[in-house]
Amino acid sequence: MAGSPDLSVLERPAHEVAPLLLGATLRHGDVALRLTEVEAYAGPLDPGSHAYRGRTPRTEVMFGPAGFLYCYFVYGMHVCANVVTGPDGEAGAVLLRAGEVIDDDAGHPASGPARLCRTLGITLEENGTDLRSGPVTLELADPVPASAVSTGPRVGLRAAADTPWRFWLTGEASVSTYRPAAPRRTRR
DNA sequence: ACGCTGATGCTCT
DNA sequence: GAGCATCAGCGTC
Repeated sequence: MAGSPDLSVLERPAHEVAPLLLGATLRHGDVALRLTEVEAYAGPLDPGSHAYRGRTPRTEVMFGPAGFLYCYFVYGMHVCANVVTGPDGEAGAVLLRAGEVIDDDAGHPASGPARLCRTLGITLEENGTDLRSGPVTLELADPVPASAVSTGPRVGLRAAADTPWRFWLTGEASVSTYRPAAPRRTRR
């Protein structure tokens, strides 16, 4: 039966896939969480995307087929994870920004993409792995009504700050408050 | 309550 | 060598 879940819906553009991931379940080992906040990143035409500068060793996974995990290192100490979207050969990904741990009485929040990865134990070793077979798996949920989804600009970008490709479940405690791009540290 | 800053290392130029 | 899809801690109001 559900040996290999159908993730073909991920083959659509990232900004269409993103809201469909809200409410989905992401598992790694014994930890599972329900996604509450995501952001869409497109290909070389999106100035906010890692793929903006074209295909590089790091972004290789983003250009591959949908349904794989794209992990990257940022700010020296953090890992963030994306779900690759779009057809093979076109870059696209949805950044997983926040979730709520399930099978946990406290409903422990995992707020922020780096904290989400730390909660699930996702590292660079999981980069490029298949979300159908694991070790990290994605189980889609029934689409949530559009009225339950809020949108806004993506967090922490210096470019394309006007593109409202951040999606979250309205009122979720695990969703972080919006933070514009960090002003570049004044050099001296 | 909110805003600014440093820490830390991988990635691309 | 510069920049970064971040976070936590400290300062100020």
